Amino acid sequence: MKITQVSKKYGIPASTLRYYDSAGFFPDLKRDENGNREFGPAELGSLKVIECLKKSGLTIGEIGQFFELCKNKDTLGERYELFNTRLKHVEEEIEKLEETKRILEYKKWYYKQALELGSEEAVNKLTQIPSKYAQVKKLLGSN
Amino acid sequence: MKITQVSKKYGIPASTLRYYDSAGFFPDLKRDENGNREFGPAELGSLKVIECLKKSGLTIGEIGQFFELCKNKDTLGERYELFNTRLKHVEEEIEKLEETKRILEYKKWYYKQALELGSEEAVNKLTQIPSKYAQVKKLLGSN
DNA sequence: ATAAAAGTTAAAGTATACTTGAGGTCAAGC
DNA sequence: GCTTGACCTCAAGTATACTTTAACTTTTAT
Repeated sequence: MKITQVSKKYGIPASTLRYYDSAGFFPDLKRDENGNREFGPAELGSLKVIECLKKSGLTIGEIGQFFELCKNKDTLGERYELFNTRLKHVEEEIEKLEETKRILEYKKWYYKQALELGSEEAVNKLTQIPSKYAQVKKLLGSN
Repeated sequence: MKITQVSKKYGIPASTLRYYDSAGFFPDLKRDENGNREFGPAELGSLKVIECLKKSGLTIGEIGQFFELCKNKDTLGERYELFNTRLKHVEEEIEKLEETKRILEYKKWYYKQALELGSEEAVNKLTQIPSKYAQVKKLLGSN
């Protein structure tokens, strides 16, 4: 596959694919007779790993280091540790996003009430509020 | 509370708090007789909202716009829509992170096997792989 | 033959979110 | 009286991840 095809299929700008290549993300990428990049299954699979590692909180430089590790057969332990650390990080991120979600749900409820009752003041005066939201309300104080 | 206390209590650099102030995140922030910022309950609550909106994918500029909206009593509907949109966004983000997590779990398992079996080749030759990982393996191809 | 389409490199530019630095004010302690 | 510490402003600097630009080659269509 040529760079434009990959770009279209994965929704990644060609300039970004070149940038990733320059960062060492495609160690085995081949070129055709004109020097044009030829993306094979290995590179397409790498795109998934790259996306995964980015989402897991690694910088471009750190992802490059991972692909460096992959060149060396006796780094299996380091690579295991890397993914284990990333996994823990992502689990924490998910928990933080769940908390963010609870706050957003509270705010959504809050403004829905404000619209129905006519003002924020009216919502703030409510004595009975769904237990689901009570904790969040406390956290935010006057907000 | 003075800026340094807030900084210590919330682990946010004083420079960042000033930057947030300059972005309009504390519309009602008071100053003492020397012109020093005095953070009250409203501002401390705002910090939670700011963190929430940042996590939900808004830029600093967009969070500033939200605080602008809050100055106007007839923007309750817009604010409701904002939080509703952010909620949907965060739900999608959580789903993406769950997928990221599944890939990381596969990679962790893969390298654990490689360590136990002595090489990546040995793992790639396995015919029986836990069903949990089969889908991910397919997705990644040769990676 | 010539121009458009698709690829290349290297270097400079951009956007976001801070962070740092210079230069200054003010209250408290020695 | 003078230094220290905590605050201030404003402008410039930094880091990350791209993106854009310029200058060039090659293949394909008119």
